[in-house]
Amino acid sequence: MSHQKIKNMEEFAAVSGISRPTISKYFNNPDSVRASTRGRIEAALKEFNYRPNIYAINQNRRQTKNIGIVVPYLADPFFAEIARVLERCCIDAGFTPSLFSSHGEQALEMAALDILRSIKPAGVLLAPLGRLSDKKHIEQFCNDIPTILFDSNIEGIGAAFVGSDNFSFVSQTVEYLNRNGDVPCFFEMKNPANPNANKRRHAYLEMMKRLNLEPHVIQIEGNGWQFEEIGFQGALKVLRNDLLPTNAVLCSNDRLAIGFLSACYELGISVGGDKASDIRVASHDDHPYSRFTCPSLTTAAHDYAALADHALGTLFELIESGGEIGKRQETLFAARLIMRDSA
Amino acid sequence: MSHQKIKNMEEFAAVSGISRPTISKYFNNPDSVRASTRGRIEAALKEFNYRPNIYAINQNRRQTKNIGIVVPYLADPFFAEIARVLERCCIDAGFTPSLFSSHGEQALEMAALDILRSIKPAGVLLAPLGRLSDKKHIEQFCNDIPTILFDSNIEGIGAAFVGSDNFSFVSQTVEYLNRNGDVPCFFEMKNPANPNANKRRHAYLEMMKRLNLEPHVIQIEGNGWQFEEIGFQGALKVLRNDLLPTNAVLCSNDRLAIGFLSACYELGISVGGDKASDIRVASHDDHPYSRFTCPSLTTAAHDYAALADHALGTLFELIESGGEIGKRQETLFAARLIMRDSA
DNA sequence: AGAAATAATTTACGCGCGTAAATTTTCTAT
DNA sequence: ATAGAAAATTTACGCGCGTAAATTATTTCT
Repeated sequence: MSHQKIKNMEEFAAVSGISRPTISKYFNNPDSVRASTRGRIEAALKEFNYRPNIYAINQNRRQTKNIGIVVPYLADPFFAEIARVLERCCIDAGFTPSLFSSHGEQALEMAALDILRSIKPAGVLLAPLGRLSDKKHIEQFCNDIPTILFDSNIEGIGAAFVGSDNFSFVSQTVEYLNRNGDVPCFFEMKNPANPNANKRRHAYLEMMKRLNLEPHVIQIEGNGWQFEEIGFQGALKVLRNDLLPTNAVLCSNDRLAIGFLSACYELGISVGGDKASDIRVASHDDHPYSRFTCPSLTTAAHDYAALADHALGTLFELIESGGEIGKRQETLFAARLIMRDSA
Repeated sequence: MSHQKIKNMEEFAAVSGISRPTISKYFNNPDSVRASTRGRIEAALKEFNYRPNIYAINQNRRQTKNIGIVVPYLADPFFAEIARVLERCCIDAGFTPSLFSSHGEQALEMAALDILRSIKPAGVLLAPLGRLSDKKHIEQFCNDIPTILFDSNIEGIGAAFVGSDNFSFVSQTVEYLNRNGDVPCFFEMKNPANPNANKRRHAYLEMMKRLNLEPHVIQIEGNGWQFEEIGFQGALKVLRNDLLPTNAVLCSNDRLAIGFLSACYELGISVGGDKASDIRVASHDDHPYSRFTCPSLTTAAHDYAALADHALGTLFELIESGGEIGKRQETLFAARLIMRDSA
C-alpha cells in the first residue's frame, strides 16, 4: 500500500480514476454513490491511504461533524464515566466528540465554551458547573449553538435538559432507611455547587413529610469539588460533637459519603445495616467506588446508558431539525436502589 | 458592542481601518505589530467581537496550535488529574489541548491517534495503554507527529519519555514496611496492562535482594482496568485461603490496594501500622482516594506538577526545533512517601 | 431495443485566511 | 530636516475542499 503520497482530493481522484466531485460526495456519504464506484474508491483508499483535510472540509461545509461535551469536573469518576458513554455514542453516530472539563472553575467553563464556539460544533452536550456558572454566558452560547444541558439544569436555558429524577433517588433511599431502622437524617454541604443537591434536600423534606416524620438536615461547611475531604471533615465535626440526631444518615451524594465513612472508621464508629452497628449510611449516585468503601455503600444508581442515549438522541433531533425542536423538554431518569452493607 | 456581524477578516479589516495582512499578522502574534496599531485592533476587537475562522487558519498555517493529550483510562482519577494539569499548562502556553481517552481499548487508542492525525497537532503527549497497545501503529504515528510518551514507556518510540522512577517508589515503601514490621510481600496482577507494574515487581525483587530478604510475589488473575474489583476478588481469594506469606502487603498500585482493603474489611481483618492490627498494607501512586480508604492508605506519591511541567517543556522544545531533538531521553521522577494509617 | 431515470463528469466559483513581493507610509536617529 | 529603517498597505496567489449547473455516460424498466 501507499505507493506515493497523495496530497489532496484532486490527486486522489486522479489515481483512483474517479472525478473529484464524486470523491467528495463519497466522503460526505458513502451510500450516495453507486456500489460499483464505491468499491473502486474504497480499493484506491486501501492502496493510497488518503484522508481529506478536515480543516478544508469544515471550512466549506455548512455543518461540522463535531460534538462538544463539557463536564464540570472530569476527575469525578461519575462524570468520567458519563463522558465515556457519551463519547462512544458520538463516534458510533459518525460524529467527532470533543471533551472538555471545567475543572470546577467558572473561567474554565467559559473558556471551554469559547473554544467550542471556534470549532463550530453541530451540537453541544453541556453539564454546567451549577451555582458557579455564568448563566448569561451560557445562555448566549445556547442561543448560537444547539445545546442540550445534562446533569445540572439551568431553568429555561438550552434546547432541553436531561438529568436524574432526584425525587426518585431520595424517595427510595429514605423509604429504605426508614423501613429498616431509625429515621434518616440528611447530610449535605451548606453551599452545594450543584443544583441537584438542593433538589435532593427538597425531596428528602417532602418524603419525610409524606411519611409523617420529623426531618433533620445537617449542613456542613466547605467549597469546591473536593467532596470526599469536605464530607470527611464535616463528619468528623458532627460525630465528635455528637450532633447526629438519629442513627441513620443519608448523604446527598456518594463522594460525601466516602468521606463520611472514612471519618466513621477513623473514630471507630461501626457502620452497617445489621443491628450490631452504630449507624447506617446511605447515599446517591452509585459512584464507581461505592462498591469498595468500608463497608460497601448502599446507594441509588443512575442509569448512565439511558441518560447518555436520550441526551444524544435529543441532540441529534435538534441538529437535524436545524436547531428548532419546539418546547424545551426536561427529561428525568429514575434511580435504582443498590443495597449493600452500609445500611 | 457588536454593532454588526463581522463575517471575515476582510470585513474586520474594513471596520477597524487596518489592512487585512496586518490583522492577520496581529492574530499570529500580537507583538509583531506596532503598539499603536495593536491598540486600534484591540479596540475594534472589543467593539465587534470578531474571531478568525479556525479552520481557515489551520488549513493555511504550516503548524496548528493544537496539542493532543491521550491517556489510557480517563475514569482513573490518576489520569484525570494529570490530564487536568497538562491541559492547563497547554492553555497557559497558548496552545489548544485536545483530550482523548483510550478507555482501556486498543481500538480506541488507535482511533484517538487517527483523529489526532486529522487535526494535525503541533505535538502530542501520549500515555499508551501499554501491553495492549499496537506498537507498530504508535511508532508510525510518532514518526509523523512530534510525540512524547509519558507514564508508560515503549522502548525507542516517541521523541522522549517522561515517567516515574518506579525504583524510587518501591524502594521507599519496601524500606518503610520492612523497618516497621514484618517483611513485605508484593501483591499485583498476573498480567498487568501497564509496564510500570513489571518495573515495580523488579524493583521489589531488587530491594529484597539488597536487604537480603526472601521475596514473595502474589499474582492475581484479572484483566482490564477495573483494578479495584480485581484487587478485591484477588484479595478475597488470598485471604480466605490463608495464602498471605507475611503480615505486610505491598500493592503494586493504589487501585488494587483499594480493593484489597475492601476485602480485608469484609473479612474482618484489621489493617494498620499499629501492633494491634492483623496486617499492614501499603501501595503506590497516591491516588486521590487513598486518603479516604479505611484505614487511610500509606503510599508513594507522584509529583504530578513536575511530571506535567517536564513533559510539556520537552514537547515545546521538540516543536520549536521542528521535530528534531537529538537523542531520545527518558526522564524519571522520584516518589514521595506518604505515611498514613494502613502501615 | 429505446426511453426515462439515475449517476458520474466537466467546469467553475467560492470559502476565509496565510503569505509573499512590491510599494507606500510612518517612525527613528543623526 | 533628512536618510535609513521599520512598519503598514496593496496586490495577488494559493490552500483543499464544497457545491452548483450543464453535460455526458450508465443503468433500469417496459
